[in-house]
Amino acid sequence: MSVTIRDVARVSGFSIKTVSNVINGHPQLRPETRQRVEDAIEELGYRPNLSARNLRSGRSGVIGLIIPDLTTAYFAELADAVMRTAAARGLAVLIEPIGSGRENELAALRGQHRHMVDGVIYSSLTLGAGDADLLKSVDTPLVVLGDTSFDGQVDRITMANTAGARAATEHLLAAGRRRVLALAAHEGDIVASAELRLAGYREAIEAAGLAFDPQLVCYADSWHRRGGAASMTKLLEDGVAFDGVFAFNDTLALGAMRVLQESGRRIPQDVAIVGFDDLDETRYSLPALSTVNPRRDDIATAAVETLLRRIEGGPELEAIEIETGFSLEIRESSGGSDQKATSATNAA
Amino acid sequence: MSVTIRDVARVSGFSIKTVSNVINGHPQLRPETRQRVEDAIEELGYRPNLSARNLRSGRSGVIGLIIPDLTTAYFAELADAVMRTAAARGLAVLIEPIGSGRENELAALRGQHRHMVDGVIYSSLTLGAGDADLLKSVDTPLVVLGDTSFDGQVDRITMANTAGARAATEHLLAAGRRRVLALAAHEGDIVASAELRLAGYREAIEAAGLAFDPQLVCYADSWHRRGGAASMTKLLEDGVAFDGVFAFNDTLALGAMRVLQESGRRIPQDVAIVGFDDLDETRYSLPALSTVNPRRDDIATAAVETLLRRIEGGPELEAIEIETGFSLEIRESSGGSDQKATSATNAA
DNA sequence: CCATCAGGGTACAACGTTGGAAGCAGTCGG
DNA sequence: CCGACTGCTTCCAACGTTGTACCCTGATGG
Repeated sequence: MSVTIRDVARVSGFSIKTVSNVINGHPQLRPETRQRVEDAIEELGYRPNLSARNLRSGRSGVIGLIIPDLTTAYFAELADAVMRTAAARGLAVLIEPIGSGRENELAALRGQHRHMVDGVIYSSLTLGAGDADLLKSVDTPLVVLGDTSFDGQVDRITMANTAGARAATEHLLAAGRRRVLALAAHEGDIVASAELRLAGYREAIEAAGLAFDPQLVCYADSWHRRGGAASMTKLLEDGVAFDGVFAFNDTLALGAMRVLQESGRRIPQDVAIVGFDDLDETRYSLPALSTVNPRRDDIATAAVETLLRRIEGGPELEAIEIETGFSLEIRESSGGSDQKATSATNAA
Repeated sequence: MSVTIRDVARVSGFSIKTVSNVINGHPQLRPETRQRVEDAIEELGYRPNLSARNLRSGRSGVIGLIIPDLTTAYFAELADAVMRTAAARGLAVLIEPIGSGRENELAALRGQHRHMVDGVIYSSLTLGAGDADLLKSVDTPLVVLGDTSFDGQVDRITMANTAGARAATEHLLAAGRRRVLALAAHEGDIVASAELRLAGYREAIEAAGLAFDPQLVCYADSWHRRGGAASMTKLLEDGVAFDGVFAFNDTLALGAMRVLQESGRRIPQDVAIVGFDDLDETRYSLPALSTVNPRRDDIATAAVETLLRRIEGGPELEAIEIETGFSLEIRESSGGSDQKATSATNAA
């Protein structure tokens, strides 16, 4: 067996409780005592047994992160940010990739690892306002990352979808583009972020005194490279004229960019393009993709801190919603050399 | 507090231990008793407290996965595979991304979460044979994923680097290519997989009766898109003639492919290209990239099972090394429509 | 009719930790 | 010189689970 607090007590010559007090930073301890205990801990290489501590305290120091999957760049980068934030607070992260689809998302709420985490950060795509009661019925502290509101009944972190989309579109308009595509809404608008980003796009168009042209709004069934490529292929076939593209996420943008280049169009000379998400990859594409940086680190920080607040505060605490800021990363695909234009908002 | 085994005992009318026996599937129980206990469990929605179980049994049901980072597609997909395998065995996975560099890798071995996992799967890039003693000194059960041997002293899962590379190169040769690039070795060969894949490439070249031409072996400092692009740019500038490329991994291949296309070369007509890793992305690139599929699921399964074996068996158990099989995924970039050619090896 | 036995159940201790209550010096005020 | 107080330290119990040892009941055999 490994070294326990009992061994530390024996070696240091103090009682078990005194050692425990040292570990937990209790105030009333003679410095000398503290020092001798710490020496013994050091000497033995003692580390508290988390299971026992957890059993006693009801805490595990582990939080869960529920995401659709890890192989999508967006979620991998989100997970990375959450893990770094959590690690800074001494928390470990248990990732649960649940696959896509509403059924899987619901099943995850009853997941088998729920009882070994202090709380859960839940990145959902398909849950909507109607599921607020369901989420409230889960007795694990919960923070949702997502763009659908739950009537303020559930802690939620959301990103600046509309403002970010508007800034991206305005940037294209400011560069003289007049026919900017919105790529790509969802049929039926089941995904909230699509709706919000489309709204931001429209705001920018109308604020510039241009007419909102439904022909420039295209659709894709998946927000992946493939969807972006397919949409763009169809647009070119249809002969729609445009000189700018605001893609609702980076992979759509990359897929579209690829098709545009295959068709002989130059980026940004013929078509300027801006994405959304600031995936690592966008820095390495040719040309480097301009994009809205949703500040994943801020999202992760807000999520972890809100979760900790909920864990401390219990279910009675009033739910909060936080919208994080964004910045616009102007790269080659929209004509920038590589400056950064920043515009941030923060609202509770 | 949540529902405990005590509540189940009270409701079902049996003792705590009897309930425990039902949960743990002890044989000597009247079916009726079993049924009534299970009914009570169902009724109360009881779930065993893992911390208590773990404290009692010394097991946590959690394994650690130490990888450089999650944002690299290869590791994200590896993590995904490990998590799926582990989930099928009722294990949760605690991912610890440690950044790159030898120092970080060493630090991870003494990581803070080590005491809350039953064992660790460790994907290392920089550890070498000289570190065998170091690895053995870690008292947590450990399985290494990597291409460097530790003299058979540490459990290790490795992939078919040489055979896979040879198959990829042979495929290009069989399609009539005569000047096939090897992209890209590491300067100084610090990374074992580079060395092994280069050996496989060379085997194929020589087995075909061709001369191994050092001019066709190029170098890159990073196995990322950027490195592939930079290498290819330099090759084109240098005017090196070639009609095929075996890239040591997929991101190198994608970076190189991009530069080739920008230069006006057609893939696969002018240059056929094969990668290594079978990243999800390779299916969506244009053209779809042929690649060596290292069977990540097999690697993950072997890793988890070897780890479980080590956890059960203790440190005395003799270390094993497993080399998983591979298959060659022939896609558009090397002229295939989308067939799959398979060739697998398995050795202990 | 009692000893034996087996199936099926129960009581108790222990895993390592921490909070609460209490103990125990030494110091200070009356 | 006694009692209260202060500043540490110690003992005890408890978190929820499971293994060990034991007990009970009814059936069986001598």
